[in-house]
Amino acid sequence: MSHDDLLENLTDAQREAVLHTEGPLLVLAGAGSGKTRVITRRAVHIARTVARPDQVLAITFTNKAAGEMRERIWGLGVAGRMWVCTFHSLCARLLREYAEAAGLASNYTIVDQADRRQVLRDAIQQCGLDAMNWQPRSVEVRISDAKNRLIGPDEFEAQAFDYSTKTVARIYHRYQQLLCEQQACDFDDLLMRMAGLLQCDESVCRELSERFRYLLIDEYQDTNRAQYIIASRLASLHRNICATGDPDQSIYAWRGADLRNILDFEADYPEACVVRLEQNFRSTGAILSAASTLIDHNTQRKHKSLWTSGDVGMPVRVWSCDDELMEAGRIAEDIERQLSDGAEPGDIAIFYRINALSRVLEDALRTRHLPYQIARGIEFYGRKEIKDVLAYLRIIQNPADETALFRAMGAPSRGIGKVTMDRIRAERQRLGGDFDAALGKIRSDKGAAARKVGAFADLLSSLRAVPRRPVQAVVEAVLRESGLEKSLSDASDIDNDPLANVYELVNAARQFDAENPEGTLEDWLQQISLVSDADSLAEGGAITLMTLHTAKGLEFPYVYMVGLEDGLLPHQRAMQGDLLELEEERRLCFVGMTRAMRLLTLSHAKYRMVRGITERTRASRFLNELPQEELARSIFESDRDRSVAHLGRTHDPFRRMGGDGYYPGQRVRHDEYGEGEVVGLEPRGRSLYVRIYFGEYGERSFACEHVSLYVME
DNA sequence: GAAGTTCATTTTTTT
DNA sequence: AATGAACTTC
Repeated sequence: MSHDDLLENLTDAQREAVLHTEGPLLVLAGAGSGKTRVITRRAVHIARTVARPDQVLAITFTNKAAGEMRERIWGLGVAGRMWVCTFHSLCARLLREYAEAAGLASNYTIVDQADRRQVLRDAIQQCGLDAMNWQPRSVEVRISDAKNRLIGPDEFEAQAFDYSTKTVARIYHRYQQLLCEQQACDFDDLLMRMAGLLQCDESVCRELSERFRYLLIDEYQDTNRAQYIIASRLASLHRNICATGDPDQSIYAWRGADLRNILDFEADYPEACVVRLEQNFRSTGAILSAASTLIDHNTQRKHKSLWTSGDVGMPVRVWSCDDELMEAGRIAEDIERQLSDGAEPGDIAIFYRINALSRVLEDALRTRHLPYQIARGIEFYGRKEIKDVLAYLRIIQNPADETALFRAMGAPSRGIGKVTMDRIRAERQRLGGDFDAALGKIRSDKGAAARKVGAFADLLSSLRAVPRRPVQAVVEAVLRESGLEKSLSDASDIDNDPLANVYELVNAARQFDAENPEGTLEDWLQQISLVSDADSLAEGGAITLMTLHTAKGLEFPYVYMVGLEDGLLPHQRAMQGDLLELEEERRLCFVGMTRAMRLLTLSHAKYRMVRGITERTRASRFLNELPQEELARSIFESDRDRSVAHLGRTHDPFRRMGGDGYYPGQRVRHDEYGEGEVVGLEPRGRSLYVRIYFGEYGERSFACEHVSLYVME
């Protein structure tokens, strides 16, 4: 492609951004304004004219975005290797390279959310605190929050004045110590340690800011304090930093993103050039108008208008359904219609606020044999059998990884229990260092436990002897020699097939080997510990289901958004919070709407079952903030049969009694167990249960809120 | 030490 | 509704 071709089909503003090379640049890019095209071409332009590709660092929000950008750049003829990654993968990589300066072992483990929660539990317990009073979940948020603001345990403690904060400081200290002992970092540590390194180590900072002469950072409105420091330190020498983003699409304040980073860019870099992209090339006029009207309701906002020269197109549809089943059904039917009118499955997406809403939609699509994919890469790696295999790989790589060691020891179970594990832990504590010495010590004891530990230690050394690449061979060796493969094949049945999942992992390893001829086990483990939901999405071929957060940065001709109800979107939690939280929900809604190119459908249900309880809902306030006269509203009501069935399930006053409607001795009939007699009512957790004696089935209890019983005369 | 059972909780969004 | 943790029993 010639130089002129790089500038083809660009507006003046876009062209200005592409051609700007020296000095700071801020691109304020509205939704659908061709931002990706601009930053890709700009990167290529730089690589062609002023720098080697490996002197350019582009930071994207997800690995998938990074991969696509890398591909496009490559497609535009840049041969060398440009750095394209996420903040987390950049830090993970640099921390290995500069492990010593960062005070880490270069083979450190990255712990995922579940592991982190467990370590935190241990920390709370070791501080002599009760997990009931010190909920891991909330402590986790406070620690994470501190880390995002670059506040380490010491500083946190220094700033703690009330009892609660002081206690969290103790837990924070302990938690960091536990991570440190096993040479582990959580996600926040990656950022915090890298930022700390760049701040405190002049020579590292100089070296890296020399290396990356040109810096591009996408989604700058969603950077937190740690990321901001990393970016500004890396840009400190050359000041060639290009930030792109859109304050209206800031949706990660809850994890520390600070809008000031983008709003103050011009103050940080007074010489900055600012380019505004406000022409939208993605959506129809109707979609754009609806989205703009909505976002105008945000008070904390610099006014900005998006415009399009395209057609008005079809009106935005707003659907009212009875319940979530009907909502899913209507959407599935409508999708069938669009498909028969020529749409491709890959053109269609369904968004929801919370993952829990996906199930009904999946069912509706599956029963109609419509191909769909769901953005949940994380879930795969969260499966027990997958985590078991990964535990072996982690302990091979990092002999200090306690979580991995004990997990691997117990899967498949080899008769090593809690007592022995406690002894191993104590022994390691006594000897210091990693677990190899501790295992060696225990195996020299007498008795069955020592023999089992010895066998496990032998297994470990045999696995460590396997070359670290190709990765596929390592995974296969683990499966074979650990006995996992055998135990899983025994455990597999019709609707749960862990072995198949494990083979899927082998497959992923093979793919990694093919794509990374030099890649080692360490590299692979790092890569998969940083996968995000969006990364698993394939291009085309299937209808795509995902959360609104995951949808950021994507576009689809047909978009359905479900659950536009107060409490869901805006989420309950945000409605209880301050105005800023509510406005973030509005931006989230805006982000979802602006993903749509041709046809946007928003729906809500009058009743919705969440966590086993059906509740009456209220349509989202955001629906009232749309330009009513431009919408196409439909109200779907069930036919008589459906209505009866529906009422029968939850709302018929004769069938759905409150807890006090049942009394001991009462005769009732249950759909599955037949006739029975109420034994009693009992509160359990937050709900009331009714216990019923069914004769041959014995006693059963059900949540009053959910069970449907016929009261006999 | 392991397997099965009961009980309790779920409070969003994600790297 | 569904999952995981604690408890009990073998």
